[in-house]
Amino acid sequence: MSETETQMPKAFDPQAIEAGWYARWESDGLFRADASSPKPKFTMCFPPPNITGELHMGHALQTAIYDLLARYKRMTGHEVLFLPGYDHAAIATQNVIEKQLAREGTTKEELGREKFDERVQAWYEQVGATIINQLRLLGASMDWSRLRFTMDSRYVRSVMTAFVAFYERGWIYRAPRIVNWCPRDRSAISDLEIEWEEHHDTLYFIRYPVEGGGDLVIATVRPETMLADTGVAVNPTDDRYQSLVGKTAILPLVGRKLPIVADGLVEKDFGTGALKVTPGHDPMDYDIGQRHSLEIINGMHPDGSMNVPGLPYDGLTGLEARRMVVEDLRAQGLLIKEEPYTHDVGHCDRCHAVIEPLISEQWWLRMETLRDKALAASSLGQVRWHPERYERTYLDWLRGLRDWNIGRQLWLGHRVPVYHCENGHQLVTVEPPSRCTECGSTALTQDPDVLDTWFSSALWPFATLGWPDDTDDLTAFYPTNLNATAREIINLWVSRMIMTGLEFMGAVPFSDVAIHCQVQAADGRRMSKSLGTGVDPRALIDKYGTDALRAWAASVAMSSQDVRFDESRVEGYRRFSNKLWNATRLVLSSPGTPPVGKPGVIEAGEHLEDRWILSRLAYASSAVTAGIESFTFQDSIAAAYAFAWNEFCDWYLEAAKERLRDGDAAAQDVAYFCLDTILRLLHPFMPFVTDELWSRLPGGNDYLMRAAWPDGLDRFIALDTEATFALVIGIVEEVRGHRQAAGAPARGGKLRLDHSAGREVATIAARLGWVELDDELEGGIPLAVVPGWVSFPAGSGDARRQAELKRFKDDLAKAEAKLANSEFTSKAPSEIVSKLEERAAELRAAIDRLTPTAI
RNA sequence: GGGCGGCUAGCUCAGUGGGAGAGCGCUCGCCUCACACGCGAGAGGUCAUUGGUUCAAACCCAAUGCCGCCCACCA
Repeated sequence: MSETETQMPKAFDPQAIEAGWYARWESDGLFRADASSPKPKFTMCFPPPNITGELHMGHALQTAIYDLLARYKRMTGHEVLFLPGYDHAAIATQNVIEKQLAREGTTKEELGREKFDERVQAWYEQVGATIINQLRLLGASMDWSRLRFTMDSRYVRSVMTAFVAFYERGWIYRAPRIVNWCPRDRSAISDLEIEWEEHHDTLYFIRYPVEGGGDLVIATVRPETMLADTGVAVNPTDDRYQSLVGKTAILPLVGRKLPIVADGLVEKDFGTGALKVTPGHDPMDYDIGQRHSLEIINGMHPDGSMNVPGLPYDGLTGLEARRMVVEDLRAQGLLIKEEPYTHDVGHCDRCHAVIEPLISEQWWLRMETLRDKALAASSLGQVRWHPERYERTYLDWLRGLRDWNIGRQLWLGHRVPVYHCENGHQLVTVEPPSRCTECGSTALTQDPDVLDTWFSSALWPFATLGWPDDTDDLTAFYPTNLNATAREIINLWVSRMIMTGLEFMGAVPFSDVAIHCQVQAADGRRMSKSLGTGVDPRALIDKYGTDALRAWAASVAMSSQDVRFDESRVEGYRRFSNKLWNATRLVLSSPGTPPVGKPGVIEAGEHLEDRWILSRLAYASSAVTAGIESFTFQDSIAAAYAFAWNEFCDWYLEAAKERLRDGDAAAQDVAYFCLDTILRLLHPFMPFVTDELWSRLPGGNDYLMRAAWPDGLDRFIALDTEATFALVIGIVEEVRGHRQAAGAPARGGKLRLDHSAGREVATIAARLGWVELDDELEGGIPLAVVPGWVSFPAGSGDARRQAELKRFKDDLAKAEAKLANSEFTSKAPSEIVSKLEERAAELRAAIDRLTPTAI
């Protein structure tokens, strides 16, 4: 036993090595990108994690994907920039702080703006540090010297520059429109920030009298909004109401006169076919109101309470007002009926309050040019999507794109760089102006609105590299190569980066978009903290190590379907780490001077198992590479795992064990070469254990991240050798099977093989099957794969042979039936037919060997 | 309402036209001097349903049924 091997504990302990490796990688500058490097560049700007401070499965998946590519690209000779950062996440952070304040029994208003800002700063510092530590824990090889935060002064300047640039193009304007209003945040939010939830409400049928006699009945789930009604609409083709169009209805409880108009948006089949029109509080009503010049009444305050001066409902909450309105209508006999009604209601995705559509003056960004450039880039194939089908999701959304409400009425975020002087002039500038350029006034006030967080996120791939300055980083690293993310933010984020990248940089921000799966809880529900279904990746890392978590993540991330979390699969990769560890121990225990790493000059040599494993290694290597290149990482993991465990450990090391024990140089060559190569292939997926083991191999190894990716192994491919070794496997498995079925002891017994099997096959098979070769053996249980017989000193029965025979006969019957079918033989490709013929012949031979008369 | 994805072994998932796979779990035998986080041998599946295309279908087409997601201004 060599010294090196005795230094290695029997079991692998991830905790013992991971932190040390990360610190070494970082302090030796392995993550640092050099903008002046002559190597081809590979750039990824990591999506700013949401600043809630909680690491979740999404981060683990995303980080695994990004980091495996970073490491792979370094190994294939690229200068890699993997840029980290985090995001101010205005509305989310404001909500977190407000909740903290609520727990302390206070509010941001009581605290005041300045103190609130201090709280926010403290939060950012604390959470920013947490996020960074978590990314380190995951082994992310990020260039920390380039860490970016969306509230850094440089980044803020990028945001302001973009705003001004859009403004100068004439694309930013301010206008009143109907928006999604969150009454709790007291801010507008975008369509994409709404979560729809099913509500069980009541549909109320209300009679509206018509001037000059008669009436009509409308149906609504929100009777309180009738207080702001300014019209009634029916479908122009609805015979029931033809005579009423042009007349005037009288709004109950209020007495307002409501023009009755005809509009195609009204569904004849819904309710009564008559629609109360509330242009101030419903997007569809707003459209109808615009077409028919109906008055717009804002019936709600920013906190969602009723704004109906002079009416008894003024100041009530929406629900209170609804109850009272319904009571009053009932008292007046105007409530015709009530029906249970199920529909979807929008909630704020951050604070969960029910969204109120209302009219509000907001900042808007025109999207036409941005959208058209993105569509053009797409038709030129400048962005590749993985899986491809998500490109359609993106294009469908783009085509239906409307102007973007970029303003938010929050305390937190990038302030809109619009300033007004006391004389009413408006200035839009990147740097805050000291005086009005029109009149020289120094009495300037800044617009109170902040920007949608996604406005700044949209600039991420170039703002992080220094834009608008013409920096070395921007020149060297833009456009970047990848964005990997969850599909829920394709429209919120990915699409907007593509649009701004094309507009400001003239090129798409990344060449590839990878959409990874969502990890569900084991029972299929969403993983969520509030449901208690979340799984903390840190707990998994504690139990199984980062490598296991990452390997699992890579194995599921790009599978087409969302995946239910299955802890046993993570555990499986920890066992795999342990297997690699022990395989290394075995190889290192081989005595003598081991060959100093000389990948590329190794030769296959005379031994069957050596030639076989090198051929399999060549296959595994190309499979791993192909999986990474095609964003099907699950294929890479599967190929590496199967090779390392089921071929290298289970067969090669078992076959070559004695030679290794004897210090056989050829066996050492091959074993070290395979080990070296598989550690390289696995490094992107399992960086810690691979570097740990690789560093223990002879040859004064540096770091795997700086080692070359395996290539040029095709010369080892030897299909005839693989076929021969398949005989070894077949014989050994039959011997073991018979031993077990006969209840024979674990070792011992005799094996006679026909000379056609070959001496080397016989020797290896006998050793692995724990039997002795005996050319004189008489009788015994016949083998199927080759002419041969095995017998054991104790135990009896040939149940396995019987079962095998039956299986072969069934298979042969099927094959013969097929071959007897002239449709098949005439129409199927000839190679299929001859393959089946060969198989039938093999089955016949095997059946012959197993049949008693042949013994 | 529109679109997308899924339905394969007890569980979680691979498998895109010619002999049904993996991991975990289960049964049985093994502490064989790398590994019990292990080794070996097994059991277990009318590949959701129905119809179609084809010499041949888990795989292609159509419909249906569940499950999930995205998009959408029917109150």
